[in-house]
Amino acid sequence: MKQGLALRLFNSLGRKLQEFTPIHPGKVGLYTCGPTVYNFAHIGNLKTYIFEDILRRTLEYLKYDVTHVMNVTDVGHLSDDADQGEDRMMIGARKTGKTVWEIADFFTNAFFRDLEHLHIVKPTIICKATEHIQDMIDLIVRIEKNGFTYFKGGNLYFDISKFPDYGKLANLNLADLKAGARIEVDENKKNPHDFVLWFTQSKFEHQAMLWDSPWGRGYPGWHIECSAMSIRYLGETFDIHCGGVDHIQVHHTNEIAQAEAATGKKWVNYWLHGEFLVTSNAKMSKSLENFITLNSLKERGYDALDYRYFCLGAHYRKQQNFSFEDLDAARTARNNLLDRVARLKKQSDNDSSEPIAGNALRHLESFQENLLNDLNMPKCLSDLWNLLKDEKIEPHLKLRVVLEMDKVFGLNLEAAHLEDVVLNDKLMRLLNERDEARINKDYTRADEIRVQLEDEGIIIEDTPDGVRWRRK
RNA sequence: GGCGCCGUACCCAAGUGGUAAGGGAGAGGUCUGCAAAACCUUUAUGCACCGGUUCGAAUCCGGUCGGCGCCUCCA
Repeated sequence: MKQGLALRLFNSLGRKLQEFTPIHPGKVGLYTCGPTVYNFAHIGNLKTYIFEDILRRTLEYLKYDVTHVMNVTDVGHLSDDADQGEDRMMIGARKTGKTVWEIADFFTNAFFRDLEHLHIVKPTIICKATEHIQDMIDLIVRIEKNGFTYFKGGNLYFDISKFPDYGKLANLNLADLKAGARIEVDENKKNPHDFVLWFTQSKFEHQAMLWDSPWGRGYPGWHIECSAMSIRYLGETFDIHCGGVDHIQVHHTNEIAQAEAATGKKWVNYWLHGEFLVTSNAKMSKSLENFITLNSLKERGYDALDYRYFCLGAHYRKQQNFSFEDLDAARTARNNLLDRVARLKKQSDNDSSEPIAGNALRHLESFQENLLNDLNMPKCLSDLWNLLKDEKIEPHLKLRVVLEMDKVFGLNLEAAHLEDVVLNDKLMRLLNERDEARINKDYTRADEIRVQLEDEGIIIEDTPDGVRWRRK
């Protein structure tokens, strides 16, 4: 790593680029909001996990020992404002005839399969909300003891008027909040932005998940799980918390209020938020049902990593437009990339341990600079391409730098290789026949065979070193 | 109403004061029997529009127009 480079990240708390300094030298506590498992993740959701993976890989590239915690929200949540609507898990269960637990399990598995296909490094700790109810209750007790709650209509509420810093992440102020509230207000709330810590009064029938608590049998409010589990695994103050931009105003704002009301300490130092994927100028969302899953991309013939490459093409803090045309461009680019790397492999003798210097070093350092500048992946990709196209660099050296960069890209370039397609006897005979035809200058016959082979999925290329073939 | 994001070539997309990265697509070329692949060259005197600041602005300030998100479960 180039001397004097420091990682700079855009902190949503304060809205500016800041140099990253961990609480404990050499170690990072990272919490990333995970999925609510009542449906498949869509590629918009996955964009955020890809961004977080780049962050995780970057931290590890910088030799930090990262403890990465991700929650799985397998408790049902309301589909609407506080006391209305239906539990999302219940809706899922009703549609499929499964229990809520089976639904949670099924979609949790599907989610982590997606992450695997996207080459997203698995979190150090994955924690399910339903397995941490006691942690949540304990935290709520502390919040209550510190005087931030009130109990009304069967539910325990967080009183935001008791927390002067409320809204600091989202640049909100309490006066505006009252004026701006347009949602039909829960009558029990003193302030429209108060939120429930623990429900005992639910208006759904057949609430499937219930636990005993000091406030009665019920279930936790949504926000409390992240506060409780992150504190459990990362301590009362930790380094980085990530999520999608949609979480800034409510979820993360409420998490901060709860956590800091309980501990009296600053909870998180750096907040990072990924912007949305949009399609023809509308966001992709589960409730709008305009969403595309990773599986459906595969059914259309794309590789999960095509989508990963696509996401790398835009900065994580900018909305990115999705279209199949652009995904095609990403796929072509990635295939070209794999091709180049595969050729490099063929050209390099793998015994090089000489130091990276000259142009190779220049490209690598540029990459590092762009990486540390708030994870500028588009620029990093540009460095990768400039490296690949630089003719002054020896193949083996080039390859080493490529693989070095790929520690962060996570495009699995290591696995790139020229495919050796073994032809069966019939095809081999055709190939030989074509060779003969060409020697005899019977090009009509030769071209005929080329078409024939293409129909079999084999592309023929005549090179100065003889004929070469590959799969279509 | 409040809080935010954005408008750069045919498409995607970097660039936050010093004269427009990269990818895809297109065009021309080298090579080839022809292709393919590869390689080379090429494609924005201009960054929504109008003012302003400055020696200098896509970049800063003000305004206009347009697109999007959050404020209700959501990445």
